[in-house]
Amino acid sequence: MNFDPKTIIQRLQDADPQARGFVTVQERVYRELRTALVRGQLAPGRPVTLRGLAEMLNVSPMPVRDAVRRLIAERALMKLSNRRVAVPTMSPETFDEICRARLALEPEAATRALPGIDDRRLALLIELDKRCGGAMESGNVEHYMQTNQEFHFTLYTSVPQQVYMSMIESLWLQFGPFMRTVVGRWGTSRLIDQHQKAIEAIQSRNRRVLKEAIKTDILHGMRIIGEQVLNPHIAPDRNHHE
Amino acid sequence: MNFDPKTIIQRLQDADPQARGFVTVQERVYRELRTALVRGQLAPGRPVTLRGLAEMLNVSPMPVRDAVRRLIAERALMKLSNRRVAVPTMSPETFDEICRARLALEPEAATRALPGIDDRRLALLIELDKRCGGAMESGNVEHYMQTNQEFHFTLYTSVPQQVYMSMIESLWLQFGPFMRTVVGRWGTSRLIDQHQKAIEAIQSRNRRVLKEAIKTDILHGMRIIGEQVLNPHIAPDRNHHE
DNA sequence: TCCGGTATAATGTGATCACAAAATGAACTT
DNA sequence: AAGTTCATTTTGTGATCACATTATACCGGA
Repeated sequence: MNFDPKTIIQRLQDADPQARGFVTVQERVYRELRTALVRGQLAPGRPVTLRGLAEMLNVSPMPVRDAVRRLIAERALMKLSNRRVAVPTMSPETFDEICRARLALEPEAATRALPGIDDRRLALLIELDKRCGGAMESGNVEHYMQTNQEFHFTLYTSVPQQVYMSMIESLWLQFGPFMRTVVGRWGTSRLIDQHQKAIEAIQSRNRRVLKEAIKTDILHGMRIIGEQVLNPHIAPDRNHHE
Repeated sequence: MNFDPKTIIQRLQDADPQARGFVTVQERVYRELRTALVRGQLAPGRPVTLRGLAEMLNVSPMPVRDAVRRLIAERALMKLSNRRVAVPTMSPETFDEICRARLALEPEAATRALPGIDDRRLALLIELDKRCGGAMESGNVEHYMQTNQEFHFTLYTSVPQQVYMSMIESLWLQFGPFMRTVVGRWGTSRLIDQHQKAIEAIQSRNRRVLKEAIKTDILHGMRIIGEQVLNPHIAPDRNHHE
């Protein structure tokens, strides 16, 4: 055992990676870009430059390069004709694909996670649903989107399933930039809280009902985004750089 | 102007992008690593170093770094505890996840592709099936695996669907390294050619039958790999580096 | 005013270097 | 002889530079 002061501190930091912030710079950059994308802070079609992002985030271009490449691999950013990188634009076909992929993966992921949901996790889900419902009532779209994501991801990760989660995260990243188009055109009245149904299914350990609840929840949520994204007279102007 | 011999060679290669086959070095490295992984030329658990790969492929560590990061994002390589990179090992849980994910995505991808299959594509599929059948009869596992992949990917890409394809490619990359464990323990007798059934379904434009054919084809194919991978007394020793 | 060509600037890619962390192996202690 | 400590080597990460390619701005001629 090494009792170097430095080593001890290192050990403490390793014990709680969150406390240190992030392990590497590129990881920090990756997460910052990621959240910026999900929150719609980067407009679709907008060109992205390594040096520009580096300056914006006060880091050297190198970690940005790594983070951007990773996001490209996850389809959260797209490479244009030659070399240039941009925030992806959405087409009706792609949106349809994402919806179908979510429907194919997430209900399955939910039922797979069912055995891993203990009382503590269930309480957390109920809490998140309550917050999500509050956001719906108050019409706070951004808050709704965030708590909705937390609800889904908390549910799916009740059991470790890395293969599913990496694909699902990629899908959420892909439609993330378009959630902000929903702001201001928000009909809460049409939204029926499917989370409640999901929670009841969890409590009664009913896989079939859980699957159905997640399925309809996805359909409802995506319809809100899809209506905005896919109507040409509403959608924001797309800068087709290719 | 730099007259390093290495730089000059690089310049000559850059002069004719077509001859080199790929636009960038990292793309070439990426594909080489990718095929090496799929063909099981890199043993699971084996540690992978940037400088080592760079020397092996006669390139600088830089493009290797990019390619490796991309493969990590696609779950074709894994990052160990601290920094180090390795070929992933397979656990029964992960294998189960991959199977289920394939079953969730690929039958759907097939039926989505159905309207895009014209006569030319159908002829190609029939040709690939014939080759695949030949490989089965002759017991050539590697050839079977390759033509089987070509058949599936040709089918799915009959219609452009990038979202699905990137996820499916990632899945194939993940179980690719374990296909070679099948060699030598190959019971062709149990394999019934589901491709034939799929082709008939395509000809009659029957989505339900096509879905079912792909589903059973996946189940059969994965069972062959799974039996080898998941039986501890048969599976190769795993170097759990973490 | 509009178009086409040229010069300038900006960008991604690849190479090389510096450095801290980790792995490896040798020497040493018990 | 087995475990521990220390020195050396190796590795990933980040920074900086060179360069070819692409984009942008400018300008002259119709």
